Amino acid sequence: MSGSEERSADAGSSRHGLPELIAERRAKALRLKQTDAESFPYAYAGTEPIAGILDSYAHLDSGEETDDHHRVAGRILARRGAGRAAFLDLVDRTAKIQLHARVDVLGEESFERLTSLDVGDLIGVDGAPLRSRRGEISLRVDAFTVLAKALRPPPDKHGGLSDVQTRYRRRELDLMSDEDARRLFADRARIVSAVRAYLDGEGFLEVETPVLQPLYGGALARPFTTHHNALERTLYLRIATELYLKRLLVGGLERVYELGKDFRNEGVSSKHNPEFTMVEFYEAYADYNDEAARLEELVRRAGRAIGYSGELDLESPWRRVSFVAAIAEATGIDLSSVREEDALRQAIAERGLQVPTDGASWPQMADDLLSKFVEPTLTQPTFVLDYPVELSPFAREHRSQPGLVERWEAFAGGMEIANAFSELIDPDVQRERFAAQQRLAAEGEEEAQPYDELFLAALEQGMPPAGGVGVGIDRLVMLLTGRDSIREVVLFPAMRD
RNA sequence: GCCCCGUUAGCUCAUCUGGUAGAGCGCCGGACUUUUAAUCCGGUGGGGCGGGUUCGAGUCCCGCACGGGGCACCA
Repeated sequence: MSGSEERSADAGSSRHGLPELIAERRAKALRLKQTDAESFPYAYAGTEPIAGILDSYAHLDSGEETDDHHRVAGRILARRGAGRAAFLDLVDRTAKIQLHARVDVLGEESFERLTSLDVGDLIGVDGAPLRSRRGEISLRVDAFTVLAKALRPPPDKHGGLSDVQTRYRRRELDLMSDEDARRLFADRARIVSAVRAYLDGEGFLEVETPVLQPLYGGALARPFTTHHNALERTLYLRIATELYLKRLLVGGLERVYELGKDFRNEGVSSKHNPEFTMVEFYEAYADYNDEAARLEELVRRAGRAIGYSGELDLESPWRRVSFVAAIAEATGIDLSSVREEDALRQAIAERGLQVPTDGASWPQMADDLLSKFVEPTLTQPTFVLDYPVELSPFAREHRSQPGLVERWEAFAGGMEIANAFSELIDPDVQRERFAAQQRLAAEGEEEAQPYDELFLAALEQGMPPAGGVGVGIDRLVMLLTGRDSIREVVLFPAMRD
């Protein structure tokens, strides 16, 4: 990217284009190095957050000054000259404060050095709090140190950046020019922290399992493939953590979770990034009903952590609807009485529903009906329960309804945010499910689940009955912060080169 | 992979039918000791890339790149 900028720089013959701006700023930096030995230090100790100063001096009356001493550091956002005095806005990670520079305080030389700084430069300031005649808490600059020079101009000081391409590719510019962007990623951190705090508090052990896996598994998705040179073997970036975490239950850890990146080699969209953050948690002696209660509590706490006040009702028990009933409601098709592939194909055709039926299997069509006609309508948090077995190779058969498994997916804001099972623990049934997946793979299904003998061996050691959940963190953040694109909540989303 | 839309100055945006491309902010110089989108005076900067049509292309046509939205795929 910088390459093309350099090229256009060479071609340009302008006197005040970007290359000239950079050259001017570079010359200023050089001048500072030569004339001010204190500039560009390796560290700058003793600073305090700007927000704290604003709070502490909120009581000052307009025009009231102090002789207190405070040290802050940050980036210059704006500069307003007034001859023998000047005002600068300084921003740190907590807040913005106005600096009041006066030649009678700083002396000619120092004042000149300060006012010749550029918007975007980083400085440290020793100053005395005051409230200006116009009523703004400010800092009288008694001394300052130039900490770093910005060679490139910052985004527009009022409008900021609105070009989404630049915002995603150069997130640092987005962050430095937009307080909301900074707040969003602080909120994301609080949500992740709340998730961990909840699980830690319930006795779950945070673990780390392999990202590079000899066999991928635990979800139906295409993997990224890579190669280990010394081992001379193919490895896959994980698509899920499920199988390793269940082996830990066999080992007796009983309650475990992992929060980290999964990778799926599939399309990019406003709800899909090729690498995304997932938390999976598993607990022995629990079923999918117990896990539904856990998810409700987890989301409730995440919402509280950022003071959520949107449209979603996070406090009451969420709505629960069965897979079959949800589809019947939305399409009028009762899957429990349309069990045959041809019959379902005909029912879809009769109602003129736009889902592909040519060569599609019963479970594929059923899944399509859910994602096309049900999922987009699920705005308030909702559990859809009890899926066809063919869609869920790791879920345990339903205790009372043949052909179904004990699985739910949680939806909110029209998208899936979590998926859970009463875990399949019977090694022989699991082996049959793998065999069924193998048959699908033989028919050309690219997302079929490969056999995992080590996982089967673990189940043969005896796995306790258990419930497990996977929650998409990025989507949870979208939901709680009201963003409609995953790229907004991922710092550096996947983009073309 | 397919369809639609977009790409003009460092940033945000204009530019009717093809006829020398404008503004605000920024930047450079000057004035100003309480400004806060500071103000005032002067100056400065540009058509994504590659072809084509035309006397003449930011504008019309073709291709490419990147982005946005939708579809397909997918959680």
